[in-house]
Amino acid sequence: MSKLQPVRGTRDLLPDDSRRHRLVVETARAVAECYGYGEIETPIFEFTEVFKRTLGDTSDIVTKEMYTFSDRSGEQITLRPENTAGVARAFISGGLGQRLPLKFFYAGPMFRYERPQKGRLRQFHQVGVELLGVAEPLGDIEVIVLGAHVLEKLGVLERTTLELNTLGDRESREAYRAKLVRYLTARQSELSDESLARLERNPMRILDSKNERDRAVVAEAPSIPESLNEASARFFQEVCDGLDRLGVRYSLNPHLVRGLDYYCHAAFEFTTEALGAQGAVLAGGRYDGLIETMGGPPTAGVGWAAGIERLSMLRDQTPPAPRPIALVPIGEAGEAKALELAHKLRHAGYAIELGYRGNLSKRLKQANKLGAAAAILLGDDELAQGSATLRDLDSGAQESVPLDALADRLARYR
RNA sequence: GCGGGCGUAGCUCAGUCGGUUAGAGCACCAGAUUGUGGAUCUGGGGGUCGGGGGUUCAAUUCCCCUCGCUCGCCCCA
Repeated sequence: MSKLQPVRGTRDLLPDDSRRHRLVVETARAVAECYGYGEIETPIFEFTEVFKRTLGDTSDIVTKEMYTFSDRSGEQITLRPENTAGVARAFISGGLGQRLPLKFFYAGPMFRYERPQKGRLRQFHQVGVELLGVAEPLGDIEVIVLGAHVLEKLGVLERTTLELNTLGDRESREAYRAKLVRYLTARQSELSDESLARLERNPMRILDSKNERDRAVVAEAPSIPESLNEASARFFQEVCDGLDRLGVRYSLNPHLVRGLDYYCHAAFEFTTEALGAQGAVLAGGRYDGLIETMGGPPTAGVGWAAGIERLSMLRDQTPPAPRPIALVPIGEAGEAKALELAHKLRHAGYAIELGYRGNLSKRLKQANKLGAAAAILLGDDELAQGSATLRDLDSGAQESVPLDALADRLARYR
């Protein structure tokens, strides 16, 4: 690496990219607020333990994807690979259990040491929501509907499919898991090497393997829905009914799973064909066991996270840059006056571009490139009458405006 | 972490079956136009041909390594 380049899997967000990102974040935040979710910002790094405990020692994220280091006092620190653990930690350390239910929205960078690909970076960004303290199906419904609402506002809902499944409660889940392991063990000679490894540490994940051989085995495997106990089946039915009533379309996918142990009941994923291998755009589920696992009081939780880069890629237009007003001095006197005038107009809330250098022709040319909506010409002629020439750069129309009336006259360019 | 494809100007890409000063379009800068932008014309700047090593009289071109991008696996947002 001789040329100075960004670290693999990281990107600079130039203003155009930044606006695309911001639109995603602002849209999600605004929708979340309609449901009463307030923004939470947890630190970008936590003690490594926080993620080890929540994600489980066997997950890929923990075993090979974390950015972990020891700081100067020897603490083991990890750059957050996801935000749910941080929120749960904040819940516990802040003693927030008194005020349930709690509804949080978050946005920010996450870090995973993965092989970069389209829609997969080492520093990437997510928005997400967490609903704590609601054990009812209404919680699952609200969170899924909120996700669909965000996608709809972004204009990408019709480019995604909502895949839905349930893992059942703990009892159903454990029973199913045991049944599945028994079945797969009996047919392990037919499984891929990867799935063989998963059979040990994370058997449920074999259900969503892309490998053809695995799929053949999985097709005949016992399915989750038929292994649910009565309470779990009823719970899931209520979630489905709620979505039906609100017209949220979904397709049941009994092979959709979450790898982590604390997940239960609803598991869902909005996926798209448009992004190649990285099809999941917004995904989540219920994690009633999580906070307890971390040493907090038993607390229900449901939530999702969405990839900002992926959402941004699904949208095709870039939000336009704001159009400034160019202030164009002509001659020395104009130059001196322009500095003050720019100051005044900016304080009045206008985006003013001072051209810094060049003659009139140059500066207009530059104003044009910046997409300026109008230009204020300030030369000896204008100064003599205490006015400025206001030129509309779209129509070319010009008018003389007294300097003290300028701020008002510019209102239509705001 | 594994496998495939690709790295030539800021961008999109030609080109070299190994051979003198590596090209185009767009973008950029300047001039035509010292109080009027977008168009046009003229001129100009810009490349360690991703980096390192090897083969050769000679490498941007062939070989190896490496870095990066990309597609798939894996993982997931």
